[in-house]
Amino acid sequence: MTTSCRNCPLRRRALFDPIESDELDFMQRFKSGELSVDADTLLMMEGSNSPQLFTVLSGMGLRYKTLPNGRRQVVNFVFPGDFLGLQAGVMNEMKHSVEATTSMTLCVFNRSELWNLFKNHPGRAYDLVWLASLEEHFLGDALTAVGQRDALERISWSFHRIYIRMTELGLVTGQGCQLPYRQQDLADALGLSLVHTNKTLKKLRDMQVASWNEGRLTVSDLDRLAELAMVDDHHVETRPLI
Amino acid sequence: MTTSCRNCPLRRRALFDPIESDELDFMQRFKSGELSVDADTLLMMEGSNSPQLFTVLSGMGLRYKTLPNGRRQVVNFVFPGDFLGLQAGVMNEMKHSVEATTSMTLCVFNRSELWNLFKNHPGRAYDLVWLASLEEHFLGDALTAVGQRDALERISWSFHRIYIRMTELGLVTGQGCQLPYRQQDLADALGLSLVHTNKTLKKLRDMQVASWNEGRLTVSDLDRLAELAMVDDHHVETRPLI
DNA sequence: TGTTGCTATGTCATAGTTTAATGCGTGATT
DNA sequence: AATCACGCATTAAACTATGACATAGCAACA
Repeated sequence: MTTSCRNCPLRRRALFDPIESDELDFMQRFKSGELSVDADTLLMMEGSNSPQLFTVLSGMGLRYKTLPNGRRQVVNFVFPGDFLGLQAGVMNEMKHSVEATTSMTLCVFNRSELWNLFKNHPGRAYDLVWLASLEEHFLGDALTAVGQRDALERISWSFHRIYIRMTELGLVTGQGCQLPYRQQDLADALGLSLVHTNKTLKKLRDMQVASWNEGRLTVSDLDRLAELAMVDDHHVETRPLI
Repeated sequence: MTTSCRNCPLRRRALFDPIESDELDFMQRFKSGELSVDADTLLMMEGSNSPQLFTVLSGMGLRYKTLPNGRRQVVNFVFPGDFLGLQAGVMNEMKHSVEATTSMTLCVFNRSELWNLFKNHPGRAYDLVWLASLEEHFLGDALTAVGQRDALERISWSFHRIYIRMTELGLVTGQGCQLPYRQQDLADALGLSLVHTNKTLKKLRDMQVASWNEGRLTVSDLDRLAELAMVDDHHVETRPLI
């Protein structure tokens, strides 16, 4: 039994822009089904095409690139509301892989319907550009983090970013949220070694700012975390949900 | 006297996708003028809005972000054919600054016309998503370079990337091309210190692979450069020109 | 009870940073 | 035309944040 777009639990969140009723009907027709996958499933592979586009309904994942020498760059963590496969949608080739970290449920759209979207639903096309721009913005920030911040700042930055996003999704309970990744994933996202990531996490824990144990991130001092992360822009922006 | 879209010197390059005649007419109407700026002009500022969108006709520039502590991340080098201001176009705010490094000429489009583009020219809207995806792809690659490669590999990667792009633009003469940036710009792009960038450039020069002097990049061994950069994908992709 | 995957921690090595000093060309000032 | 100031490239030396290697603990699982 699939979720109808009209009752989409994500869309209730203030994080996502409201949408007009007739557009919602279109989204419903655009949606070709729902997919549930187990943890560790490879959803899309770098270099290959993808006949489908997804919106994440629940669960978490990873986007990453692999280098010829075997090193891996985690490009992004994937959360509910994220749209997957746009690159393949327009360029016919994924430039990174996407993997499920937990079990996930995904809204499935047919790539062949994409042109119809552009032709008859300019508002949705606009939203796609918006989403792509958001991604561009995020990657610019990530590049800045890896290029200009030291280890403690980088980890603080990523925790802050994740915590804010999880808050917007209503997934924060108490002072924390689930964060089901391995330390190696975070290390690969931030361009740090596993060992140094571990040591820096300990430092952050000892400083009583944030701790990450058994798949749960706990933030005890958000202001201090933001300060360490050198983020001053706490501005929450809404985003489209496709 | 402005260049007409029909005679656009860029569009002749095989790098850019061909476009249909009536769409070209629309582009001509969409274009509100042409702008020439001196070197070191700030074109867009991080955090502010921009009423205009640009396509670079000639000249080179930089996109960058600044951190509260004063450090700077160069997010991208700007070359002819690049489209500027899409972020502000959809999100009402630039997330990075754009600066002219040399004098530049720019095609100017009116942001207020953007909605018309989406509504009546789905092909152009599709191109915008394409361009945004290209940018996302580039930033993912850059993140991978900064996160996973050492100094020599990073510089090789950036030189390779630049050299290929300049080749596609027809701006390579002999074995080299103009590259009018400072070492500090490259350092800020790659997350390296100026001093180490300088030392690594010397190394690359001593290895007889590539040298960068007086604003000119010379590549004497492209294969070796690609090898050092760990790029195997020499595949040249065409892109839309807006 | 061994194996596997992940976290944790100590020690040592090193790639890269910081600071500082030098030189060189260019444009401004007298 | 001489001098100065400034921006940029270059190089050397001292320092340090981070990486590499090694080892151990612990939980899940066959």
